[in-house]
Amino acid sequence: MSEEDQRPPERARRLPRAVRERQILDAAVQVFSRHGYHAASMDEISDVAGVSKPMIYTYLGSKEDLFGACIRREATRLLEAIQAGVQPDLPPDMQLWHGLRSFYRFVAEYRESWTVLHRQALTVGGAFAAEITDMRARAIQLVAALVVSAGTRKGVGEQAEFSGEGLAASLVGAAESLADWALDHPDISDGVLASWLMNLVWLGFNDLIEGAVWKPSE
Amino acid sequence: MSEEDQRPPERARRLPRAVRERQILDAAVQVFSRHGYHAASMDEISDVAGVSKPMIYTYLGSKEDLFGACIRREATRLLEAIQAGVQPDLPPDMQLWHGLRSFYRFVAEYRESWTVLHRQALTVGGAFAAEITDMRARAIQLVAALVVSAGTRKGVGEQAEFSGEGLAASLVGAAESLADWALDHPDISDGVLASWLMNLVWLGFNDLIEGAVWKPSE
Amino acid sequence: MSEEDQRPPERARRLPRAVRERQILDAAVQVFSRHGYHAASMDEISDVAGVSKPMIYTYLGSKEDLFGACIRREATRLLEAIQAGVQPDLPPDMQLWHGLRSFYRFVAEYRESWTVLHRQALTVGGAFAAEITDMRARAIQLVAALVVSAGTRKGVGEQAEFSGEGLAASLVGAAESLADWALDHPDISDGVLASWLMNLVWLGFNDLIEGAVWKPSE
Amino acid sequence: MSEEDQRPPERARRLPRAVRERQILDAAVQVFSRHGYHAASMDEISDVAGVSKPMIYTYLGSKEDLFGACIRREATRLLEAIQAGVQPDLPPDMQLWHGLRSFYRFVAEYRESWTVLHRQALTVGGAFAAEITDMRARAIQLVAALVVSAGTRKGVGEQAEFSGEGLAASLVGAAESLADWALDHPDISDGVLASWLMNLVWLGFNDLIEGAVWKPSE
DNA sequence: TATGAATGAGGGTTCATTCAT
DNA sequence: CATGAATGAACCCTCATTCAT
Repeated sequence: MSEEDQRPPERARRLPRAVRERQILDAAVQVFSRHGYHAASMDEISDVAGVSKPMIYTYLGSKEDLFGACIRREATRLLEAIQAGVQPDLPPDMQLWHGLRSFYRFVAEYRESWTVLHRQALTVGGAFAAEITDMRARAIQLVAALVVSAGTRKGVGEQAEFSGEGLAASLVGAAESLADWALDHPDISDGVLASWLMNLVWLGFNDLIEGAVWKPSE
Repeated sequence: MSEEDQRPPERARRLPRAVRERQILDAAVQVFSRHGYHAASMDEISDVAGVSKPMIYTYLGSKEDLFGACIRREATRLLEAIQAGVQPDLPPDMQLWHGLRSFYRFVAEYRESWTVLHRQALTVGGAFAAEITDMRARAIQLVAALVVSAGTRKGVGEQAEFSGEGLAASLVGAAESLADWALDHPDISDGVLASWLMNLVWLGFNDLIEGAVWKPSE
Repeated sequence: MSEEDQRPPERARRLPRAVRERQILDAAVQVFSRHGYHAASMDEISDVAGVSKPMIYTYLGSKEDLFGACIRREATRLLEAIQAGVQPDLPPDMQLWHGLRSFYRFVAEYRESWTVLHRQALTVGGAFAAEITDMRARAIQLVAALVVSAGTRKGVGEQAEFSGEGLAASLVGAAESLADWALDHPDISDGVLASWLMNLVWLGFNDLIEGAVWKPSE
Repeated sequence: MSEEDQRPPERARRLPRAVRERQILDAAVQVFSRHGYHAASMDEISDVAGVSKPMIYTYLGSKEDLFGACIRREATRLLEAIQAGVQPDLPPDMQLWHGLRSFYRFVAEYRESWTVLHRQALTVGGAFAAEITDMRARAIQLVAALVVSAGTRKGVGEQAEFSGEGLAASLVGAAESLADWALDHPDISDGVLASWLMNLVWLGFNDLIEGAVWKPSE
């Protein structure tokens, strides 16, 4: 309103396209994570982004396109965050632990990204579910390949007592579920969360009952 | 559908309220599981139920009420199915295994119930998420109380390396994730699924790598 | 507004479907004829029909469907009106004259029907243009088949100086164009309009210049 | 496009205003003829013209202004083309025939011009319809004045059997309709088309049935 | 001069919900 | 009891038009 604002912060005008796209994606992730795909409205996204609706359509396409762009950006961020935390020259358990720490750090820092990816992406159906499933598969392979491959030792392979694919799905589910739980307990650090999970999947209840405890070796 | 209809079943009239409600809930679960809460339409539900829309509103209330009724009925079914499978006089690992078997049997038999509970219930937000979370908590306590309590031995309690609540969340997540995976692999029996999960959470990767394998003892 | 209206005429409620469909089609023809397909809005149509928009979609489908229904209804009306006027046991020229009279009577009485059919139907493109073209073809065959077939006498067939199809297209165009002109001259009776056209297409300029004049022989 | 561009033709800059206006009008005629007034978008026009949208508004004004400019330019072209073909020192029928040939030659060569004028101009409503009607009137007077005036011989004037204005409207309609038909039959030459029409409007069905045929005398 | 960036306004369509019969 | 008929409200999307560079 006032004519003497040095820089009009109300709504910065005439920004380059890349900046606007980022603004829009940020807003979209926020709104999608709050309401889910169907309940989210383009109006709210445009409001949050500080941009008119036509800009969204011009830059990012339809609602579905926009959602896809969100999913892809956040998935890439997550994978990169995990990859950045893994150190290939450590023993398997420590690699797994570091990967998990990175994962929980990401979830804590980017709650909305995680919510969109984990909870909302599957509700759209069709192409997105497949995309997300793919990324889950890549995530598990990235983090747990070493463990699973170590587990399939000595020609045991797939059998009634053991299945790499099944264990992988279970491990990922456990990690995700703990991440959701951690969203309601922000005081638990990522290192502790990762340790808990290690005690479950590395030692197992049997060892825990016996009094054994897993700790990071370093 | 009923076995003794004498009169033309075009649209049975004057049915007792309880029967009508069951028809409607069955249809709602089916439709909600297919499309999710938001994408499901009351029109489709009334079509599938073979009942006019005003009846749904008269008997079950608003769309949200209807969804809540579905969730509660299916959750009760699930919990009862699991409870029916547990045998309290077995050792802890066998109790866990039997509980898991019951769970996977239920998921295989009532896919739609499981889908509604696991995937669709969380996308509505607000009251339902809490309700579902509650039921998850009760489920984990039901199945894993023995294990967790056994794990919290010797006054260790909650600490960095160990947390009953956190482990419980992880275990439930693992079981659920494997259930989802099993939906795409209907040839895997519930006993095998339960065994896989036992090998993960009872023995842990460390023992698996060492060559140990968990098997049902009975 | 007043509470004592014997019959509420503001918006009759709870009418049977067939009645509503007619109301809607009437309104749609009126609005489409005024603004054309693209400039017409479903809002205005629903206002004119005294019906909410969802009713239109429930009963007649999309805007394009609605337009199609208008076109088909009006075209049927027009064809029936013309057919009703033709008397097969008259000589060819009198048959043509009677058909033309019916045509001009219809156009005068149902201006909007004619406008929709003639001017607006071609602007939608695709399927409708073909449909309209078909109806034009049937109309010309209905009215002028006798004349054209009489014209293609003595094995002349299609050649440089003469073509049944081309003449038909020209005749229809002449009749249509005169109909448009007549819309702005409502004082000219259908009999006169038909006579003018007969003098053009039956006698031709050459005879007219020579002083010949065509008159209905009755 | 221009034959002597030295510099890269990506998007020629600093062109004189007249050239730009021609580019824009060419594009507009093309797009309007394809989609009609309402369905045509300024975006597509600017794309086809290779010019940014603000230029269009600067040079030609609003969409309606632009359409008006198209209509006027193309109508002028058409009238000039017909005028160029008429030779005032021939007998009336030959004058008419030559005028028609010019008309059909123009339609064949400038399909888009013809489409815009004939089909799309009337759908906008209001001022344009009047403008187009005016031009039609001038066209008919230009081509058929001789005939009509010859027809209104011997003080007969306007009467039930005969009307200069009505015949003119009919003749123009016949010529236009045949032009539309010819768009789908490009193998028919303009001379043949003109002859067909002459056989209809000069001789009439009566003479045709009698075996008479009109041929260009020259 | 020429344009990328930006939007107000409106259109088609659907859906949860409720009367009136 | 049971339902066909009806709608307010909202949502996704597009387009003519203009500003600021």
